[in-house]
Amino acid sequence: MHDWNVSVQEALDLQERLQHKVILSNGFDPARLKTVAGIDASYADDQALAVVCVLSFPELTLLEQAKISLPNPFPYVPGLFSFREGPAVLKALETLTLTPDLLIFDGHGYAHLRRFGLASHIGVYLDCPAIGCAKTRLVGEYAPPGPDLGDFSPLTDTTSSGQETIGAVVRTRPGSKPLFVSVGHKIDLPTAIQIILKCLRGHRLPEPIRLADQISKEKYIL
DNA sequence: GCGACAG
DNA sequence: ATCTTGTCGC
Repeated sequence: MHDWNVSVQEALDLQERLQHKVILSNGFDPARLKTVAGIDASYADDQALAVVCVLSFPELTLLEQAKISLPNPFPYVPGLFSFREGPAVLKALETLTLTPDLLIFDGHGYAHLRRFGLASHIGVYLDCPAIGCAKTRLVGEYAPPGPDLGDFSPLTDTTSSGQETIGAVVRTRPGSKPLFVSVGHKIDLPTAIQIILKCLRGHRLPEPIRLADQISKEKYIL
């Protein structure tokens, strides 16, 4: 679709050109969701290590996992995260036997400076439904969500045309910091929130992400 | 000019 | 993300 070995300026141009391809409505039937994939990565010695965990839904049983590394990742630049993590993630997804119905990323989707975070970029690139799940804020303002599991408040951002809801700040676990959920691609925000809540197993992070996060930190490639 | 800034 | 000891708060 496009080259990933780009300069900072080229990366910015790509985001500007592709951001309009993001679809914020459901491109699938939530009732027929059978498999979800949690995606995360770690970095060490100039190597990016991407991990993909495919789980059944709503049972959340691990069905398959992919773990692959790639050298010389793009540097970390706030707003251009997909160019750092994207290449390794795509390579890991290629080795998958199963084709997950939905991708869940450790990072933002629509809640991005140019509305094109990691989840949106990969979602559009593969034309697959995707959700962004970040542990901290990149852009936008919000009021702390209620204290109970499932409570959430809107994440808004000011644009030339006024205020816009770009995501939701969700209480995924009482007493813990909230999670920043945003649309990646082919899904609407309410549905994304519902699915994330159904992926919780008593932790702050949804099970697919928690698993991928854990495995990516176990520096060992099979 | 001075902060803020996914992982 | 990664590097890292003790320590403040619930």
